[in-house]
Amino acid sequence: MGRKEKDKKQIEDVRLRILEVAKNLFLKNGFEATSIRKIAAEIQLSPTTIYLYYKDKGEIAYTLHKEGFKLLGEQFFVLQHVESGFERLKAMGKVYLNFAIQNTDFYQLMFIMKEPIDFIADKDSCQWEEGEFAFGALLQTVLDCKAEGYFKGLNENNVALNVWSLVHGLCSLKLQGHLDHVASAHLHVPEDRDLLEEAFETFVMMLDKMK
Amino acid sequence: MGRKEKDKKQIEDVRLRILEVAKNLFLKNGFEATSIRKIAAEIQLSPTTIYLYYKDKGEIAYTLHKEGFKLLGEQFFVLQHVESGFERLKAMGKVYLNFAIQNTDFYQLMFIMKEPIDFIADKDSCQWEEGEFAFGALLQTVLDCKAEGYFKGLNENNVALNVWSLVHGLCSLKLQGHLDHVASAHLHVPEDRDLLEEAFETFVMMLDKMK
DNA sequence: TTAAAATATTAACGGTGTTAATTATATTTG
DNA sequence: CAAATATAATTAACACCGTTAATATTTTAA
Repeated sequence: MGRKEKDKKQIEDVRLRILEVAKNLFLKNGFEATSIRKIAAEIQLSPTTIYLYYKDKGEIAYTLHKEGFKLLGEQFFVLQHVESGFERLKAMGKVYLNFAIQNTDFYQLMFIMKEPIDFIADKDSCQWEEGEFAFGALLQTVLDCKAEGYFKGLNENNVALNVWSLVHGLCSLKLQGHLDHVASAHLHVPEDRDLLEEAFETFVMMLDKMK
Repeated sequence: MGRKEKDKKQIEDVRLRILEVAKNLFLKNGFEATSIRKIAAEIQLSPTTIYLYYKDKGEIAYTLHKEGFKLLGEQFFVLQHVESGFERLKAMGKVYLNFAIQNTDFYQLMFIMKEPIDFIADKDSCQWEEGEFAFGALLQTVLDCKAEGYFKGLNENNVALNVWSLVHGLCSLKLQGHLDHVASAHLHVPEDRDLLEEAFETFVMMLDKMK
């Protein structure tokens, strides 16, 4: 009995080990360059064994995807203690930018790669708390801003979507190299991420006038 | 002599035919699903022959990438006749959204996929007019808005970057499925692209107050 | 101890981008 | 015109990829 449970645990450990190795390889080499075969080799397992633990590569990606959302969610969570809605909104933007820059591969997986709809569709029990939380927190913050007199006459959903789109747009353009590209031609490009922060601060200045 | 030139032209035609087939396959099945082999099969050519005309798959992608920018650039070009800077800015945003929705694969190639830096780096003669033009037009429009009294005290580069980031963020989130995903949970999702246009109109309302 | 279930492996399918070596086809030169 | 050369296209091959089916091994239950 005791031994049985111990083995069960070791079996579950394999599942986690696969994910861990997948994550490391992925964070080191990117998602495209991380193959089932390489994961298996690293863990000294046959490639096909992976399929006993994960349906396919997409499921591994999706599991990591969820992990990323949990990570970002935690960073958002601590901001709930910021009383002022507007201050919180600013902080959320900066946290988001920071997260994207410092976890480029996670960000890629979470927001840039196409959603693996197969798994998203399997949200029977409304699984997917992590992602929802992040946007929910943003929405609530926008509502708090409205209570503080901001965004009068504007729909809160649209405002939240605007904020998200703007920071995501900045991150996405930066991470995919488009910013360095166009920017280097027209804008004199400052320190890597300062460009993003500076742009966001301009946005904040605009929001600030929306009182 | 005459025949020689004719043959040269036929050779050049192969080059164009490859690109045409690549584009069709790509627009039909997406970039990932479009392989050198499939292109070659469609054109009744050996796969390796492709490599006599294009260095690798990336070069084909880059050529199409440029074509997409030319397409978008043309749509921007006609807007130069809109006198009011602010009206032009609004129009540019809508054109951009429209372009992304109606040419999803081109948009993917142009703005979502990673830049093929190998080719970008080869812009010795500052090749890359197409892309530069688009951002240049935006920047000029922002400057015109400033002349009309908008965006006082804000850096024009940052404002332009903000506008671009916002519309790109909307398109990117939409095309990659993230919007349907989160939106369907929090926002009651309207007609596909109306969600984007509605969000953009909210942004415009915000900009409008920036006078 | 033996039957059944869980775990892991090998072999294989059909695909990918790309390179090297080889053949066929034009073009130029002797 | 014929031979030599350059160009164009091909076949064969390499080293990968995700994934499935059939098989072997190990662990659990009766």
